[in-house]
Amino acid sequence: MKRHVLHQKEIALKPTNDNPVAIFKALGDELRLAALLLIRDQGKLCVCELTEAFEVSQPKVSRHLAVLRDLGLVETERHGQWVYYYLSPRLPAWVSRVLDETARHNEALIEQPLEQLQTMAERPGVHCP
Amino acid sequence: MKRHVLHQKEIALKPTNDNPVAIFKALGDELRLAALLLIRDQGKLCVCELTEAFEVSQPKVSRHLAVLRDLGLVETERHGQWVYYYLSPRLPAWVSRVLDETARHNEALIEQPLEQLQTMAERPGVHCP
DNA sequence: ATTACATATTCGATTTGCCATATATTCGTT
DNA sequence: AACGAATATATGGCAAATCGAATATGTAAT
Repeated sequence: MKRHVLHQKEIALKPTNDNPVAIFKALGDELRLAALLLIRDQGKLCVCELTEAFEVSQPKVSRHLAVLRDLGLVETERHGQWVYYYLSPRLPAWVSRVLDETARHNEALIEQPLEQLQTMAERPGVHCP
Repeated sequence: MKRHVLHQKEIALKPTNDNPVAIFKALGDELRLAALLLIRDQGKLCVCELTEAFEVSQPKVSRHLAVLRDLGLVETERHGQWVYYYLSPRLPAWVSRVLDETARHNEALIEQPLEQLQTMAERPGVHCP
């Protein structure tokens, strides 16, 4: 039951993982790659927005985001009841460029989720301090 | 038993696959990624060279190369008894750049296989026409 | 026959999806 | 303030699917 606390600690201690094999493995999943690109495109997104954008179950989104977070590709920020995911500002430069290339030449990957997101009613706003 | 022939046909007909998810999935394996980068570094390598460079079994190399070839990332050329693998000249530009970035910032991946390759006795020469 | 390469098969391990459930935060009520 | 309901997110458990290694066997070239 203290798993969550431990988890946070691991994240805090562990620097961004730039093992290329692990990174490519993470990108080698449709939902993870598209979610990462959508987050990259939108800046910050919470789990419920991603759930609607991709029309998949909430646990599924949560699990896949956890993979990206454990790798250090994204980080999280809680605002009230929402947890926002955003690209890690500590991404190795080569990973950023890989994402740039991938995004630029694969816009189709997030096209439909993007529409879905825009038609989403009641998107929670970010309540920044 | 005509599987091989069929296989060759499929390759010939199928243009380079640039599905990013499939590509990242292929790169998300230590041996496949390192082999691809070593091939990229060396221009052309046959299966037996890769087998020695990575000190793994020949079927293992062959199977993983088949994944890369089915995706259109590498192509093959037979010279006598040897089959040489080389980067597909039809790689989408964004994939080339992803490989460039990955190679430039992950030289460690092929460092040891490269040494192993250089100490390899009797490397078959390419007998080009 | 020998060397080089490809593939089929089998099997154990890892991964994935889904359901139910646990935790965290907010809000409304009292 | 304490309580409970509602919403958002995370995770544990289990069955199904996928993956990977190893061995054996098949094909091609010399």
